[in-house]
Amino acid sequence: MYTETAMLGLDVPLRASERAYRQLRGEILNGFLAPGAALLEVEQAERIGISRTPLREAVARLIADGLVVGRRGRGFEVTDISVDSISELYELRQALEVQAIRLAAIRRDPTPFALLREGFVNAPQLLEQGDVGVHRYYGLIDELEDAIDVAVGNPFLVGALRAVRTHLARIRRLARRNPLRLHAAAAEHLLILDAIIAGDPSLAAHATHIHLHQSLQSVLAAIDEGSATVAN
Amino acid sequence: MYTETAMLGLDVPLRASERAYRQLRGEILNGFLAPGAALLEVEQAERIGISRTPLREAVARLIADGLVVGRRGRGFEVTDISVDSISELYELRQALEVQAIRLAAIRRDPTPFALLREGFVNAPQLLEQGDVGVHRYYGLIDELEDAIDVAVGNPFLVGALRAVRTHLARIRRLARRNPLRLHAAAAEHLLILDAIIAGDPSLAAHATHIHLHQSLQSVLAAIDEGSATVAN
DNA sequence: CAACCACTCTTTGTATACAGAGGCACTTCG
DNA sequence: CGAAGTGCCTCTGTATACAAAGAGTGGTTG
Repeated sequence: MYTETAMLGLDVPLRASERAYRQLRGEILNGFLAPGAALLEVEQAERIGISRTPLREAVARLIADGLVVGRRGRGFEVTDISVDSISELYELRQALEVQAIRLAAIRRDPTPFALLREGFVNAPQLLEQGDVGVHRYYGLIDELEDAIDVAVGNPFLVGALRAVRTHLARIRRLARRNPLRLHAAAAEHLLILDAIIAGDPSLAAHATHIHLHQSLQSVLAAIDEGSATVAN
Repeated sequence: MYTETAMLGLDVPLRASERAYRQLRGEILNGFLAPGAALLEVEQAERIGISRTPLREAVARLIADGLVVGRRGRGFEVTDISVDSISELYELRQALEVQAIRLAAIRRDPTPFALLREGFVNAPQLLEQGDVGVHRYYGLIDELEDAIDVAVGNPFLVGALRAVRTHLARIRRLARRNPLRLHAAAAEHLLILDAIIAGDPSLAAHATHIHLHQSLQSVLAAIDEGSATVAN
């Protein structure tokens, strides 16, 4: 019930291609490798400290993830994020999350969600505690997502959802959320949680629909007003 | 507006890894490589006539597609299809197609759909013409899917949809549809088409929901009754 | 002065050689 | 006779060497 050796501190027995994949993926997600950045094979292979063969395997996986695109003759580059692509991603996200939440509300074991509910009830206080509080709030969201994935129990659906979340992580970076939105989002999550616990798929689906609508509006607004700042 | 050299008869200037990917993918989809079949690198590389390096790249893509899984220490094997996984795939399919159809109904240029409608009106006669007719009917469905993809205009959503269709192709192989179902399906497609042309996203979504429900029931029934035959 | 052609350099695509890990069978001991 | 340990062998994982293709640049010619 554990993935690789993730539970332990052991990262030594990891394949080189796996290390390269995780490192590059992380660097793309946290913005170290910015959209449009060129990836030269030899350059990246030397930087990571491996040869070109496992690096190519890592890049191939990144292409499959949609984080990297191959340029015709001139290597690869990190995919960029347009405002259009954000709206498009949310169209996919909505379809997947509404379905996932609906199924979770039907199939869930209520216990983990009841536990999570406690956390979201206390979210407003958490969000008053500065960056650490916000960080712990995001931790709650991760737990909620994991609980939903377990409740859904559908590898295809969960896999598609994880792919969407990968892209969302990049978007969050360029749209710092404001405190008001975080409080509102916490309330929305609480409603979703209640619907899941109550076993009400219809309510859960509608609440998710609303939540994602608000989320997208917030992200687009944040990018719009901060575009000059983000442009750096 | 053409992909690679697909339009021409030229397959010479294709990369070895690309050739290997297409060949293996095709062989998995058409059943030549059955679920559970082991893929040995040297063996497959020799068979296709390339070295191990591009073959590994091809296998990596197949793993990303979910058509192949890596066994801990002993190579790779073709993923198998359980009845459970079919229902799970349909849960994902429903979420994606309902969303896609809804958006298509909103954004469509009516012209190509009106053209397709002619084809589906004549579908019943087509289905009386034996295998060639059935084959042409499937061609119509492909055209419909392409038209929807264009109308949706969302790379994320369309990409997810294409991934689902890949797995569906394998499922169709082990569930020969009966003529009655094909006639009913054609009628359902006609309703969806009318809703798209009318620009009625709600009707289109509901019609798609029903269509997929019936489709899944038909597939599960076909597998149930034919299990002894399929087992061969 | 501009346009076209050729050459070179960079970078990817492919093959092969080598090393390490895991499994299976055989043998040996209890 | 059964079980456990050891050794071999196969297969993957990685590195490196080589080939080919594309792009950019410079020169030459009209």
